[in-house]
Amino acid sequence: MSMFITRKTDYAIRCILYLSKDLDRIATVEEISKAVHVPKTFMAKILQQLMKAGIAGSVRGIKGGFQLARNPEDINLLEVIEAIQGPSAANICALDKKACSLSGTCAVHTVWVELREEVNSRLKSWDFGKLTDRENRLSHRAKCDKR
Amino acid sequence: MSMFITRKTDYAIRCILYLSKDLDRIATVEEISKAVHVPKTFMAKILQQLMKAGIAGSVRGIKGGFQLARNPEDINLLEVIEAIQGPSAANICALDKKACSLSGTCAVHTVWVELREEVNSRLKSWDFGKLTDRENRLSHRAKCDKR
DNA sequence: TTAAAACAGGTCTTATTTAGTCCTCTTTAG
DNA sequence: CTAAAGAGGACTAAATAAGACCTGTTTTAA
Repeated sequence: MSMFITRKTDYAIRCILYLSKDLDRIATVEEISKAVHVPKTFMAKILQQLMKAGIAGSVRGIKGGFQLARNPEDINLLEVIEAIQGPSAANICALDKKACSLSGTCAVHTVWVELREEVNSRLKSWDFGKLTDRENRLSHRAKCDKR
Repeated sequence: MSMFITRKTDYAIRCILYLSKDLDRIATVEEISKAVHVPKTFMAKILQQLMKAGIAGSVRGIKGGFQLARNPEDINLLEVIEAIQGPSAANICALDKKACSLSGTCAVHTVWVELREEVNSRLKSWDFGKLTDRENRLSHRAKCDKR
């Protein structure tokens, strides 16, 4: 039903969130995929895309695996989305510029542009430092509720 | 590439924009589809969806056609999107609540909720009165530029 | 009263995108 | 030199989007 965030992107986010928990550790695809409940081969593909975007780094060979290539605070939601779904994921309008401006004067297009700008700046403001903090607070609260 | 707005929704918006130009006129599917460059049978489907949502009204039989069921000012972008893509189009998160909260404490989910609220309120604020005005201003400017 | 022009709406097909799988290759610690 | 890891291309399957088709009903006007 045409969502903004695909499953793949969601997996990528969970993966980064997982890697944020221990920055020194080198985690294998197997480990990550189990932790975030994602098929191993699919997770591998996602990690490769994150590498190309300079978000994750890898160590090859036995004892190899993945790590974040930067600090969680320096990775934001917008770039993760773009790394996985492509840069045009931020384009809200379905059509390319030619088709959109076929009437010459597309009033709606300007609305999409404004909206995209707002959404992008909000996504950019969420880095994985903040997200991890928030997650920790939430899980702490959940624990307290249980008792 | 997973856009927020599908082609179908874009067609619907153009269609409403067209119908906003002359509220007394009853336009046939043929006329509308030519005006907005959309296959006739597809346009017909879209108009039926707009009818179910109470946005468009139809007159059957020869001399029949479509009209807006309300004033352009009383139709906003959000409801058009939801009429065509379904109510969950506004859901930015790809997963349903169960899957999303599988970890119990999904920090990202709350971000999506906030974002969705912002986007929805902005979309709601754009009615077709405003959009038509904006289009008119744009086309007037384009004309002046030509001279 | 009937033919033609229009909408109503269900089913079907096709194209595109998303979500994965599979297989072969390379790297590297022990 | 071998086993355990990643690299990466090719492939397949499922879901969604986009559109075509066909049969029916309504309505006006000759």
